[in-house]
Amino acid sequence: MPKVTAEHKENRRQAILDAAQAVFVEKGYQLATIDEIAARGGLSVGALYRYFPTKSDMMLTLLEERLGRTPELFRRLTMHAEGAWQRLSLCVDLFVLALRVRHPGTGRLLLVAWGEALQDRTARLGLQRRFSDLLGYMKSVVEEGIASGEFRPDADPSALAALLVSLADGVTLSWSIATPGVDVRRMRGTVLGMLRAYLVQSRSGEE
Amino acid sequence: MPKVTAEHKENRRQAILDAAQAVFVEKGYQLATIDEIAARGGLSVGALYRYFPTKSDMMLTLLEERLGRTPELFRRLTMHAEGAWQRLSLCVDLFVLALRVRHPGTGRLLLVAWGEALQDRTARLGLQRRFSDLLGYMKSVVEEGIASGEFRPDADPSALAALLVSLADGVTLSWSIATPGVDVRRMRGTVLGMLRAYLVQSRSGEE
DNA sequence: TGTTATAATGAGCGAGCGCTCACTTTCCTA
DNA sequence: TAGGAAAGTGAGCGCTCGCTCATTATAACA
Repeated sequence: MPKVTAEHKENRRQAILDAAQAVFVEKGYQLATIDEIAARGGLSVGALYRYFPTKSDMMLTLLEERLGRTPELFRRLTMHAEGAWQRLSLCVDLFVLALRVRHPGTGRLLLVAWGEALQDRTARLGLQRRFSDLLGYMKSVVEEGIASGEFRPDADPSALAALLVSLADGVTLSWSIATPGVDVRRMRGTVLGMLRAYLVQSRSGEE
Repeated sequence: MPKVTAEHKENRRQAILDAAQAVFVEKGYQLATIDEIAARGGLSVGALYRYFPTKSDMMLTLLEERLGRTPELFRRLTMHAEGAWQRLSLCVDLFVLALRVRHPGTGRLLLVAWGEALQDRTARLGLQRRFSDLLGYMKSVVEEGIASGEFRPDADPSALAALLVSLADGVTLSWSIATPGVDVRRMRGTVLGMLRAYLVQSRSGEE
């Protein structure tokens, strides 16, 4: 097939990324073989190298295109919430939904990426950026709540944001390993209860 | 050296485990080579195999002996606390201390173990057990607080415990990757504030 | 339909790694 | 101090895997 449409090339690229993600998630980065990725992507090893220069590059692309866009996604999907508290609880719900329904394989990909980040500087920078972006967003939500008087004024937006993002990562982790005894729905209730108790200023005599 | 003391053998064994941990933490499990572990342990490849049958076995031993004992350690070190709240906050402080001072390399080892758990069933079981044990302990602390009237009676011990353990794992993770903008000490303050606000029954007119 | 540029193929190269085993060294015992 | 048992050595075997490249197949165009 010579001189093929740009659409065809993009489809192939995505098919390769799908295959790579599947194999990475199943075997981990190091044990994933190019042969298997090629086979699952429906093309030969040689053809695969017309799309990605190295195996490492496939991982980094996945990190950028499928993990790195989380912060932007959260920002967009919580845009229309009214008030900081609604936005904050929507974040929690979006996370739970993503974990349980929308992107169940992404958690494992994240874990694989973390493992590689110990060696691969670029992967580490990518994950740090993802973390920082998420942190920045959560921080802005808390700051908004403080400014509007919804939240207690002495809350530490930076620490609270780091806490929430770390919690999300930790839950993703135990979820990936399928640890028994973790009921995400009940955890949702508890975390919202804690946030409300700590953060929300009760205008006297409500609720 | 023939017929050598049991102490000598144990020293060697620990030296090998130290070396293995160092190399695993530095390179990750798959990229860590037996040659390097042997070199750092101060013996030859052949000798190393008199102590551990496989590379995988070194990892599993580390998981069992250096990661799996965390629950027991927490249980012991918080034994003398008076009351559930004191015990709970002591747990938080112990975690922060361990992360920052006592065992800074252990976090990375945990991350490596997690990555391997995706493939290695035994490693997965080991980590699940560790998680379950930690969960069980935290759960018992919360239950103690509810029973004594210190904590709000409608708290969900299981969900709260899962939340705290997941949070600890998440913080360990971001700490391992050295994510900037994470101030563990300020996070400690915030998490204690949240727990107190949510959990502790304010006997009317105290504090 | 003949031409051409490009996509696709897959056997094989070269390097690396876990593990073995024939051999050497060292300490304990009698 | 001679003998033996156990500790230690390290070159190399067998295998895997990322990546290449000479070759083939194919879609667009004249």
